[in-house]
Amino acid sequence: MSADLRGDFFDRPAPAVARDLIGWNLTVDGVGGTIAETEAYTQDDEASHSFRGKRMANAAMFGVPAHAYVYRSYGLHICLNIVCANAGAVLLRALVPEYGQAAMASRRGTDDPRLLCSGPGRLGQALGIDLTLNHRSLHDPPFSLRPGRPDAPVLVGTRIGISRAKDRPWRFGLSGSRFLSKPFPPFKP
DNA sequence: AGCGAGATCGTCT
DNA sequence: GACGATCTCGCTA
Repeated sequence: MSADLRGDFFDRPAPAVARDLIGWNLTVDGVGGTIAETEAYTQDDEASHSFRGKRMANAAMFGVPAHAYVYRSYGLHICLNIVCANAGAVLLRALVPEYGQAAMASRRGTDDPRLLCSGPGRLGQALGIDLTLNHRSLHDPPFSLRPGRPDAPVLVGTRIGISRAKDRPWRFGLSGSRFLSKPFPPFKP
């Protein structure tokens, strides 16, 4: 895949990128695995950090697509996003732990594979994400981001842990994976 | 299994 | 002064 095609992939609305990112492979300094769960946030989205405009902490969301937006959640957890078009971003919520499991276990303080990087805060800790990675390109070290199977079956649901715009179906998951942060409820009519 | 509280801090009201 | 794109632990059942 050429460099300009990779750039175009992230220069699209966040929901489309979040959907297509399922099954891709992400590592930070060689630690990571297959992306199993994502959520999309857009600028005209009350739940998005970019909704109220550009601030010091969220400036990365208004920057270059395919770069990292890293923020501190609830004062203690570190969460990793990938910037998309129009001040949107994809929150990485869960990985299949495949590479550097010993490093993940050490950082997380547990050997249970389900507790290594299932959940945005756990993922950030397992991969050693910190605020110095904010604004860094996902195409450059320490990151490595590569496409996975294009036909990976994808679950769709509403986003988790937010109080506004709860109805938007912008949560995506790798179908059948046991590494989702929470199950995808069956669609209710 | 499910609920409730505490940790912890920058941003906003 | 309150509130999060969260996680963990302790309690109840």
